[in-house]
Amino acid sequence: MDMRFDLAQKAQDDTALVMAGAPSGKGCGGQYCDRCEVRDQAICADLDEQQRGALNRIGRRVSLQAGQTVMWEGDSSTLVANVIEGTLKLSTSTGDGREQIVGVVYASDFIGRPFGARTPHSVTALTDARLCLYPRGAFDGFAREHPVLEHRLLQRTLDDLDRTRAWMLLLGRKNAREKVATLLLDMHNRLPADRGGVIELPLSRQQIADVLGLTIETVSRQIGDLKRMGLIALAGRRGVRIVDADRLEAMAEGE
Amino acid sequence: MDMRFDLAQKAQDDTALVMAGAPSGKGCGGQYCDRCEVRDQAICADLDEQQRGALNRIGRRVSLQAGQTVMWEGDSSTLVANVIEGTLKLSTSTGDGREQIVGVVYASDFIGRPFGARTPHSVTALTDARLCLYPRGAFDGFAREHPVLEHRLLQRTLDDLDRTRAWMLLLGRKNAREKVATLLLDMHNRLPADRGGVIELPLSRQQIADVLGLTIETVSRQIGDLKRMGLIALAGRRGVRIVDADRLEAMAEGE
DNA sequence: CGATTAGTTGAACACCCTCAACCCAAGTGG
DNA sequence: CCACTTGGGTTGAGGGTGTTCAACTAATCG
Repeated sequence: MDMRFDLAQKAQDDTALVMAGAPSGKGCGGQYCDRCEVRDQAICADLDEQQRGALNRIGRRVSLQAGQTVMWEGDSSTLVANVIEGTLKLSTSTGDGREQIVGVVYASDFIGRPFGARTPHSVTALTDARLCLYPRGAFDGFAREHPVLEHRLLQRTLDDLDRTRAWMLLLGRKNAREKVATLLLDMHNRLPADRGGVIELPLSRQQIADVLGLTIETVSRQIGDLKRMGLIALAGRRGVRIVDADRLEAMAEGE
Repeated sequence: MDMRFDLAQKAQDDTALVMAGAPSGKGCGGQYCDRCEVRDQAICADLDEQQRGALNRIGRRVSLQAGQTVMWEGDSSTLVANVIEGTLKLSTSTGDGREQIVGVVYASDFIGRPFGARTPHSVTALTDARLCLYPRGAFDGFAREHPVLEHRLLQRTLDDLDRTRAWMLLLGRKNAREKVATLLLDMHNRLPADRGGVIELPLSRQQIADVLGLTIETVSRQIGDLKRMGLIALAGRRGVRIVDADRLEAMAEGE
């Protein structure tokens, strides 16, 4: 079997989403939100105490293991969620199995398709992750009653759209060298580095290829070239340190 | 000079946007909206009489000629608009002039970047067009005060995001044949056909190439092939008739 | 330690790009 | 009316970038 599909093993059923700690909701008045790591960045940030309690009551926390898929492309949209911790990919495929990763989401991002019938892409955990999960109907209702939440969601969606369109330029018009350089810089900006300046990529080589519209071999060669040119240094399979950011930026723009 | 840039001649200044008919706004209480062709599809559809009047007061109607650019990538975002009539392209470019069309908008679509500092892509009229134009500050304020409008805008933005992500699969993973077939089917679904079943493409060959991440020659060859295979028929430069939709669909999916 | 999975490297090929010539339709002006 | 131009589109030949297929190496894990 093609290893590309390994990460996409179908979760047996919904109960495979493990509850983290005690069940939330049920009159606990936002106790999870109070100590939530992302409450000031996520879409719930502008809610007041009471509203957050109400939202909390319709949601629940779940833990995901790396590789687990939360939503499937084309399925009816029944869930939405905030990402509390971890990194996930959004992906679509052609009928014959070619995959394209259409987004990578991090802590405090929002996933799922509110106000729509179908989930347009699959959502799969790249690392272990924790979500704050809401059933669609309840979330949609809550959102419609709370314009501050909808406004935040709108802002986030507009930002997503901008970023997605910028990525189209990469997919349509950049060559392999430029694509890889752009991705490394993008990850560098989004992920925390250790004190040595090394970032841990949340993506395998195959997944990098699926983000960039390339093959794994091309990605491997380009990364090797960048290393040989002294623009980056590698630390194990997933570790990367940007050595010469300026020259890497130049690569990314094709100069 | 490279002909690719012809369509992007910079409008001399803002006053180049010609007012259509008498000036709107100024206490006319939504008279333009009353006879607006897109009022039931655009984001203002759910506003009541009075709200529409208020919105009308902050906007104005402008006419565009094919080729005119309304907004420039990277400029500070000062305008948003509804498209009343016509087709426009959204595009970004690399530093060295490679262009990618990141969206094509039609009547009743919304353009511009509300709630954000910069316009992430240029907007250029492909055909003559009419817009209902709002200054950013006033529009943002109105939207925040009218959740029904924001909700419509959110729905539209979510749809745009879905469509954009679907296009990423095309850009990253489809070959030239599949790309061209997909575009023709997409246009077929979005544009009105005459009684002979012929649709008038709003895009030149170069623009098709810029949507698909190809070169003009490749587009021309692929269209020629599809014609020779009897899947489509051509009528002049811009006219296309889908002869065998099923086989074209199969082409589009790579079967 | 072998077994397994992820990543690298090489050689040959294919697809699409590049560059160039050419065609065609629609002006324009003598 | 015809020669000439101009812009968009087509066609051809050749080459390069990235893919494909295969073998190999490096990490990880029992």
